[in-house]
Amino acid sequence: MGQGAPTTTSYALLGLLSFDRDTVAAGEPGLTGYELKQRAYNTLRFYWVSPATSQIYTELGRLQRLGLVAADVRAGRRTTRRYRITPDGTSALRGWLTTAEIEFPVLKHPVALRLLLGHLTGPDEVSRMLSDYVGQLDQRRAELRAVRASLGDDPRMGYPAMVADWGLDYYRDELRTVGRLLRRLESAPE
Amino acid sequence: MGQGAPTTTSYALLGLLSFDRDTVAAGEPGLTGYELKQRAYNTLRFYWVSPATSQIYTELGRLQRLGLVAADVRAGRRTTRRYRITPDGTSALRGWLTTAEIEFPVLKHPVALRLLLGHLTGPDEVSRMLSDYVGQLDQRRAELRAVRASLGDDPRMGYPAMVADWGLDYYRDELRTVGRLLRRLESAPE
DNA sequence: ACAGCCATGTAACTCGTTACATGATTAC
DNA sequence: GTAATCATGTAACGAGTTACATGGCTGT
Repeated sequence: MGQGAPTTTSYALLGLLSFDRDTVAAGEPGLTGYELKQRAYNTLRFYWVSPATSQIYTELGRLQRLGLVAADVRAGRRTTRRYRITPDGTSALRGWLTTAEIEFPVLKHPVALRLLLGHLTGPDEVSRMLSDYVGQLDQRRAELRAVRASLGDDPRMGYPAMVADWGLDYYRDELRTVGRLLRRLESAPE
Repeated sequence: MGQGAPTTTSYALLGLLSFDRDTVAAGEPGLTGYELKQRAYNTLRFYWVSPATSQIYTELGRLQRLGLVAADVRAGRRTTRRYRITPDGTSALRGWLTTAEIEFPVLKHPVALRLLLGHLTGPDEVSRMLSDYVGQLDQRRAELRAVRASLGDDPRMGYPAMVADWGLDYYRDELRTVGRLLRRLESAPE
């Protein structure tokens, strides 16, 4: 990895850097890999992926080689690098957004997979599993609520807020659907 | 691949073979790799993955080496193999279902990712993209409806039917949410 | 002094994909 | 006869992960 063309994840990370275009232009420094990792954790995690730390650094290296990001290197006892998107990076990102094909979302849902195989475990085990899932969903939703709250109504964060609200709707609907499934399992003449 | 321990996808495929336990015990042959691929396309695709054909054969080879499936080899001009789950395979699958940790679902949502970066393209482009997505969602839903209909109310297919209904609810809710987002974009004082 | 966070990177490995290669059988 | 579908497999590659390695800075 790190060779060749950017992937969707590369563009996703580049996109996270694009939110600092203005503040960086006004003289503020960019983000360290560490900080970018945290931003990815707070946003991308809910509807894309949360790349491993090591991958963040690899991707930043690739984007830099391609001229899509630039780094402020601060040599000290320990060298730290702050990355910002370049004008080339912004155009590349815009080009990708407008021309690349948009794939249909992919869901990897271990809970649904286990429900499919319910005939091997029986309704009690399945109910237990779904109840566990409800607990996890509640927690996830609380995490996303906190993220959403941190965005406030800052108009510059309008799109991120929409995405967060989308996610919150999704978790609410999923909880509702799982609740229906649990009731259906109870009343099933198994 | 094909070495070492089964992955979640291995168990998913093994699980698909588990639906034929009874008919196979009654003397019917198992499934070819080709047929298993189709079954995966009709079920797993909607909430797990649709493995490449080449991977199906690789996984079957691994499961066989592990003794979790057995093959009826029919040598002819062309050798064909029909696979069925073994008793060991059934216990391994049950063991996995009851003891392996259940991960939280992962969503890879390119549409949400693009919405996040709407500040780079503007509300018109974002609306166009979301409308495209609505069309794709409609189509996907129609495909899953057909799968659901093919399950009928056969009690042996009760769990697969629940999973399909779950998916249909998800598509319905997603369409609703995207509709709301489209209206929000229209009325936004961007 | 010690914990916890900030910060960076390499190496080995796994999962899964695409590309390639082959050929039989069935329906028109 | 020819197109579509049935059927099987290998090789090369890519994207991302975990494990490993290192060390500074900050608060208690």
